[in-house]
Amino acid sequence: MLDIKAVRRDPEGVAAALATRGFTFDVAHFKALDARRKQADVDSQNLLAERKSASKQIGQLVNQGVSVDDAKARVHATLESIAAQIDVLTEQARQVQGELQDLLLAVPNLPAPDVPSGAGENENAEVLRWGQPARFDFAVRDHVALGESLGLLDADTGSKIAGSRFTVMYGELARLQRALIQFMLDLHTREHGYREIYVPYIVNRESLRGTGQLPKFEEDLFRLHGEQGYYLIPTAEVPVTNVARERLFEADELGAQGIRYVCHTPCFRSEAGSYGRDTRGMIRQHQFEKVELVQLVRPAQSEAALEQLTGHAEKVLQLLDLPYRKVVLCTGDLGFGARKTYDLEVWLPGQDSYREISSCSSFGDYQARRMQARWRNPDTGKPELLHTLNGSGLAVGRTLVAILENGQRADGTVALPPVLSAYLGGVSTLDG
RNA sequence: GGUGAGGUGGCCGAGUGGUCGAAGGCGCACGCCUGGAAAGUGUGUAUACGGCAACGUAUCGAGGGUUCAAAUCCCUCCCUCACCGCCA
Repeated sequence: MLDIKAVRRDPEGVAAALATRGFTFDVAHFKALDARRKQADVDSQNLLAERKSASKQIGQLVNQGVSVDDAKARVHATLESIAAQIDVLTEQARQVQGELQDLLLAVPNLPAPDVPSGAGENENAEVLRWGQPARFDFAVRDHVALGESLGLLDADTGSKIAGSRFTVMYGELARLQRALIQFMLDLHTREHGYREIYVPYIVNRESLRGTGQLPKFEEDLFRLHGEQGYYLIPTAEVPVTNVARERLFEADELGAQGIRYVCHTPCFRSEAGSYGRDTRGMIRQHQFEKVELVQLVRPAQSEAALEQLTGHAEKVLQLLDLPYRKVVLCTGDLGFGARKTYDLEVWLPGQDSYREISSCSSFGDYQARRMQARWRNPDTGKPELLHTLNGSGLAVGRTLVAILENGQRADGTVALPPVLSAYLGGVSTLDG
């Protein structure tokens, strides 16, 4: 959520910044609503103040021995006419406040100043390329062909059990997925200073509102039946970031570099609106595994933290020897709550292109304001909003795809990255 | 699922209808004391919104209700703890 004070101060500037990401902010509507809110506040508060002082006087009289009825009579008969008005006006004020709140909850974050402007993904800016895409002297196969011919991947059974966009994996491929998760968790906890955390895979509406999935993106989520308002998590970002919701951290709890959590979870996405996209294979599934990095930091640190966090995700690709490129998203391609985002795109020979495998974003205080995640700044002694960041480190399903396609050999077997050897009991090849 | 006890400020904890945003303590900040520290001691110390300010309003798990007036009484819900039942 944007800071309403900042919006008031410069609504036109906010609108201009939002326009760069393709969001239309109706300044006139905001101003009118805010003016109504203020008037409603003042009106209801005046009446409340009147009632309060009258009640106080009655209390004083009663304490002096005056009977309650006499005290009421003495203070004011008008109290009764006020009562009805108070109900009307406070309800009015509440309603306008709610409207303003709803408006603000639906406004995306402002892009960071250094984010390139652009309309969509075609205008994202490549920052770097790492590694050389291998040249194959045989007909390249995609991960589906490889996995199925090895008897390790089974889309038909997945769709029989659940439906389209579900997959079954067997044997060494299933094990490879487990190994990757283990490898990533170990790397981030041992080398990058993250604390492992285990969280619920089902969350409530408040958590989803905190990180920004609600109210706008309900259709992307799987909702559970029942009155609780439960949803399956679309990413570990939701439960892990919400650890900080409605919390006030002391400076020493944050440590020198803020709080860093690494978390493996399955992720569940409805993929509504992506009909026909990536229907083949494991690129776009309703259920996939991901290792997520989340940081809660002091505002002054968040810019550097995004660079570091992205580097932590890159390290995984480098150790797995997977060629990738790093892209900074332009204003038009930024996610709802993001202020700045790096996408890491891994080379997929089967698609002859780079495909997103990690998205690393900093949110500034946008999520923290929604969540009321704060820390006490020792310099001011006051609670201030934290900054939040997260990134995939990495999306495990897509890592599996990349390993299959980049490691393939002419005979249809797959060479596995040596760093995983210890996690695979010495297995270095997928051969079914 | 049943029964019982609870949910109050950064934390602990008083407060069962009136001048209570809330005693006291801890923590924290600034002073005094000290050669320096500890101990002791004094003062201050919630958040949000509105206002240049004085100040006003709201907030005692959430939502409704009673009342001139609710942290306090009533109803519903959520959560925590204890015991019982069931169970991976």
